[in-house]
Amino acid sequence: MRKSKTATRKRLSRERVLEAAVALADEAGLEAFSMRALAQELGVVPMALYKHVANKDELLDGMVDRVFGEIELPPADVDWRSAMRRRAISTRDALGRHGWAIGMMESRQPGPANLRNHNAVMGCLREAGFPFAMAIHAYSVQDAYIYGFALQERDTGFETPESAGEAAQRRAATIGALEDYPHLAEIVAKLPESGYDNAVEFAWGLDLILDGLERLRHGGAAPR
Amino acid sequence: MRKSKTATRKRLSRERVLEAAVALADEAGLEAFSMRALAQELGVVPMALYKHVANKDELLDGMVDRVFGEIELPPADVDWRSAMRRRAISTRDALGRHGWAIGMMESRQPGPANLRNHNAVMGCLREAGFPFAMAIHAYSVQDAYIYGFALQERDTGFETPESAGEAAQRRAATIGALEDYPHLAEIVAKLPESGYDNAVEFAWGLDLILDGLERLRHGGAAPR
DNA sequence: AACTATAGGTATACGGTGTACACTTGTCAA
DNA sequence: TTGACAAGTGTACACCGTATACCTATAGTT
Repeated sequence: MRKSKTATRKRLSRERVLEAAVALADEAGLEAFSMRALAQELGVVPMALYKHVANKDELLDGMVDRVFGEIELPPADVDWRSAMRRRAISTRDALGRHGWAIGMMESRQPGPANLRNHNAVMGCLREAGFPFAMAIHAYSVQDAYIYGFALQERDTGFETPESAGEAAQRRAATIGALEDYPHLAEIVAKLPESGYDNAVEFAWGLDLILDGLERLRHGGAAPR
Repeated sequence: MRKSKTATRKRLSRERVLEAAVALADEAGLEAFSMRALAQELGVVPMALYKHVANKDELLDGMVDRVFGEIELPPADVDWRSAMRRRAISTRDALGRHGWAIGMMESRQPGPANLRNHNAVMGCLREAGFPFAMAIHAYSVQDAYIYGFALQERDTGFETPESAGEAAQRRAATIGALEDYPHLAEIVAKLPESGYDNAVEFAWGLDLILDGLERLRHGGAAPR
C-alpha cells in the first residue's frame, strides 16, 4: 500500500484545475462558480487550488485563454473573406459553448492563445491588402459584431427556431400591457412562425459587414 | 422638536435608492457595488434598502432600466437612417457613462424604458419600409454592433486618441515576446500616431452597417 | 536504502457578501 | 390623542475569497 489509504487521487496541476474550472463554469454558470465549488469538484480542499493558481482572477484569465484556444485561426489558404468568415463562426461557436466568457474576452490579462489569435486576424487583413487604418476599422467592426451578437444570443435565449418563439412569448408574458407596444407585439406574433435561427441570423449580419469591407478594402475612405 | 434628534434625513424612496445606486456603480464599479456600500452612501442601515427594493437582482433591473431611460428614442421627423444613427450614438453615450450596465442591457427583466425603446426602434424600421424579417435582421446587426463596440471600448481602455496609444503600449508591456507577434507589434507602433478615436471608430462601423442596410431595405434577400 | 528538501494538500480563521427575521420608531388618518 | 401601518434597525446565518500556519507525500542526493 504505497500510495494512500483509499483510491489514490490523481495529483492536481494547473491544467487539471483550468479544465475542471471551465467545465464547472459551463454547467453551473459564472455566478455559481466559486473556488469552493471548484475544489469540491476536484475532491480537494479549497486552499489546495492556490498551489496552482495565484487567485480567482488569475484563474479566470487562464480560463478565458482556454476559450481563445478553441477558436480556429483564420486559415491561410483561402481568400480573406472566407478566412474571416470561418474564424467569426468559430468564435461564435466557442462563445456559445462558454457563455460565461462572453464579457471577459477582452478585459483580462491576455494569454498566449489570445495573442496568437489577434495576431493572426490582424495578419490576415494586412496580407489581404487592407492598409493599416482600414485593417483596424475592419477588425473593430467584426469583433464588435461577434461579441455583441454572442451577448444578445446568450441573453435573449433564442436558441433554436422553436425556442425563439417560446422565449419571445415568455418575455411577452412578463410584460403587462403589450398593447401599448404594437411593434413588440408584432415580434411576439410573427417570430415563432418565421423560422428564426440564431446561426443564420449571425451569418446574415456577418455577410453584410464583410461585403461592406470588401467594397472599402483599398481606399481608406469612410463608408459613405 | 417634531422630527428627529439631529438633522432630519430625507426619507428613502425607490427613486432615491435607484438614483444613488446608479451613481455608486458609476463611480465605484460593479464589483465594489454592494448593498452595504449603497446603504452607507444613503446614510442608512443595509436592511433599510429592502423596504424599497425586493433584492439586489431586482435593484439591478431597475438600474438598467434607468440607463435605458437615458437613451434617446429614434426621432420621428427624420429619415430612418438618421434616426437609427442618432439612437445608436445615444446608446453608446449612455453605455459610456454607465459601463457597468453593458453586459446587462438585454439579460434582465425588461422595464418600461426598455420596452418603449425597443418598440420605438422596431417601429422606426417598419415604418421606413423594412419588411418584418428584414427589420429583425436590421435590428439584430445594429444592436449586436452597438453592444459589442461598447464592450470592447470599455475593456480595451482606448478612451481618447492619446490614451489609446498609451493603453496599447501598456498592454504590450505585459506581453513577453512581442517579436513573436509582428502584427500586434505593428499596432503598438502605429496606433499612437494614427489619431485613433473611439467616437469616430464607432461611427465608421455604424455607417458601414447602415449603408449595407439601406441597400437591402426592400428585398428580404441575403446580403450577397 | 535512508535522509531530507520541497512541492502539494490541509485546517483554521478573518473580513467581506446578500438577506431572513424580529424588533423599534416615525408618520399620518381617524 | 390614538392606533395602524410604513420605514428603519439589529442581529444572525450561510456563503464567498484567501492569508497564515501546519502536515505529508514525493523525488533527488547520498
